Amino acid sequence: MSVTIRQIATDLALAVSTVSKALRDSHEISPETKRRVFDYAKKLDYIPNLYASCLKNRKTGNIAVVLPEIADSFFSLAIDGIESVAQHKGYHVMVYLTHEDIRKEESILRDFRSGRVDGVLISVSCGADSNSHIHDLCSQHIPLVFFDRVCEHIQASKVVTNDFQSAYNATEHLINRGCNRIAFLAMSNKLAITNHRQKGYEEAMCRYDHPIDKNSVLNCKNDETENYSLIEGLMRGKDRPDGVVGSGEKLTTLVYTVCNDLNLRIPHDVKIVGFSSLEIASLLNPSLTTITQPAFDIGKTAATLLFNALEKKKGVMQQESITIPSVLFERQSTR
Amino acid sequence: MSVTIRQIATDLALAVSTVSKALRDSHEISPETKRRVFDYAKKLDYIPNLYASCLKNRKTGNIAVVLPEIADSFFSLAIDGIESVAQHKGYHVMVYLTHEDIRKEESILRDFRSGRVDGVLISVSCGADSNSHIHDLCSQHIPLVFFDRVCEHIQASKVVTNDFQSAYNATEHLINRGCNRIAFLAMSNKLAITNHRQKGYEEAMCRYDHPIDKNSVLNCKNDETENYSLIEGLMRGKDRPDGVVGSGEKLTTLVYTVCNDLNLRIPHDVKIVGFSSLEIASLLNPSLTTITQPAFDIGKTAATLLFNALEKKKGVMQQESITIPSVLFERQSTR
DNA sequence: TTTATTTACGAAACCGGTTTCGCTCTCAGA
DNA sequence: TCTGAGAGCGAAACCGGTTTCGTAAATAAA
Repeated sequence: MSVTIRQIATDLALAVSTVSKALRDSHEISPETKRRVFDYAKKLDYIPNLYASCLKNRKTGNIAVVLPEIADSFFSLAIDGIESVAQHKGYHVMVYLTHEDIRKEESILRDFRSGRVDGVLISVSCGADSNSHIHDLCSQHIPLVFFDRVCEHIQASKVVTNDFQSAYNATEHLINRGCNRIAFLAMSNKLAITNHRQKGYEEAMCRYDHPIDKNSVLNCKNDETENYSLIEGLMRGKDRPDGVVGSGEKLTTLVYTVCNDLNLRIPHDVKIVGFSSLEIASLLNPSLTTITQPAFDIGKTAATLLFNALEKKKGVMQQESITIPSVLFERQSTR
Repeated sequence: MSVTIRQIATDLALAVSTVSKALRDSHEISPETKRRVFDYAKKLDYIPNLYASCLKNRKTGNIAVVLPEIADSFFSLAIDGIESVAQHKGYHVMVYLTHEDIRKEESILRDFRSGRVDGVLISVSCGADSNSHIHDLCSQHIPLVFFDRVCEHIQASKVVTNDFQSAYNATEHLINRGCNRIAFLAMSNKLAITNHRQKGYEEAMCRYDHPIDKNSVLNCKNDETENYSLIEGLMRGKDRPDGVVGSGEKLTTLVYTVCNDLNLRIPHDVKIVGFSSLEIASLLNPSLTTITQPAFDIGKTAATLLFNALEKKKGVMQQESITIPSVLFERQSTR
């Protein structure tokens, strides 16, 4: 059995409350008594029971990070950023993966109402028609910050990148490189992030008088195999695009795979630019032009917002929206 | 204020204990009473306070995953595997990054003694001269399972891949491809995993009568820039290797970068094989021959072992050591 | 009919801290 | 000398569940 505060109290012939106060360095306790308690606690290697404190204080020091997947450079870097702030602030990070399954996301958020975590960072999953599960959580006064994949209709702090402008720039870049038929690979059209990127793409196409037909935008799914078929179909069509904007990392690398399999040459036959935080984009064959999201910073910023909210006593969660720009790195795939 | 069990008891004119038992479906309570309690609890949207239960049950349902970094395909896939089992079993995953800093690792493990987590999965950091912090944790009877980077001198369950054999195979593969001067890029030589891989390399070299001199093994550090210089030095030397075995993902991709910068052609000037779980290895320029570790399975297996230990009442943690083999995928970098 | 057992529930202890409140004693100011 | 403030500490309530134990009534066994 581990040593408790009562043990110390008994051994030192003090009251439990005195020991508690001494350990918390209360002004009510004399230096002499504090020293005795500290020394004895140290000697016994006293470790306070975390859950007793939690129960009383209603604070756990845990935060949750809820995201679609982790084997993705953006999300793993975001966690890296989140963890760095958390560790510095003395918070603990719980990771939950939804794998784009809205049911999982719901059950994960529902569990948070038990008080397991003090706050939540979330990048929502694709299949969300309803946001009620997020609303429910907010109504429990559990601070929540969105990052990257946000819900636009929910009032909460949000940290995103400049999706519209980045997609615009990427599309413009392809146009400047001589592309005429540019395709946009969209992740779930239920995601705000996808819509913004698509809008940026469309705006650029429009601006440069490039036509957009119903084949210009490829709505991808949450299944790698299915997406392969979709992209393969696109690249096999007789009006095959000569430029592709990938709105997600997986989609972008998939285009590479399809092109390899179809013996299409990048950038000769088709130029490719994709949203990605892949550090080794420059090592790809050919090196990939990326819209590199500040993944680490997004995570770090979102976490900082959350901690600010948590540490604000009268927690009237103010809603900040922060945008951290992405950077277009031109490489061989659009040369 | 959230609704408590006492609230329900008062409203239904029952004892607190009766409500508690009813909610836990105890046989002591009549079906009729249970129904009343269930219905009313549902109506009030009763959510049990997690920390009150934790305090009593001495179980939190949380496990910790401690690892050097997360922006690495092996580790992110391992977490993926861990999380999948955890979610299925109803456990919650806390992630801690050490960034190869032994001090951080120590303070992280020390915190676990507060009971924040029921068990620990760990892939140790490089700079460990001492294992006392891990011993300390084990002596608190907190189940611990090593994965990938294990401590050999500590008795605990371990899940690894066949590091020796994989390195042997990789080296043999290079030899079969005609390499004569094969270099081995070692991560910290304080890691068992590095030593095993190096031994496998040496065994193969020895077996095929290839000399190993003091320049054959490059001991890398924990700093990207420094490693770049080290590898650059290696590749600039007049006895430049014609084959390289990278014992870590970051080291392997770094060789690519160095070769690019020095205009060395892969595989013509130097052939490269590396330990990696990178899914896009085949998209690199040239595609990378990998020793692909079963990262997801390693995580999954380690988590399963941990949960078995946690669910065994009389937890005499039996020490299983499981080895899941890696697979050599031959690609262009060693063609 | 008497005794033993089961059923259904309540009172209270318990987990291990935190916090409130009250008491005693000392010392300064009047 | 009397009053008031403050220092130092203890008793007990409290956080919100869980569990033990006791008891009354109902049922079964003798």
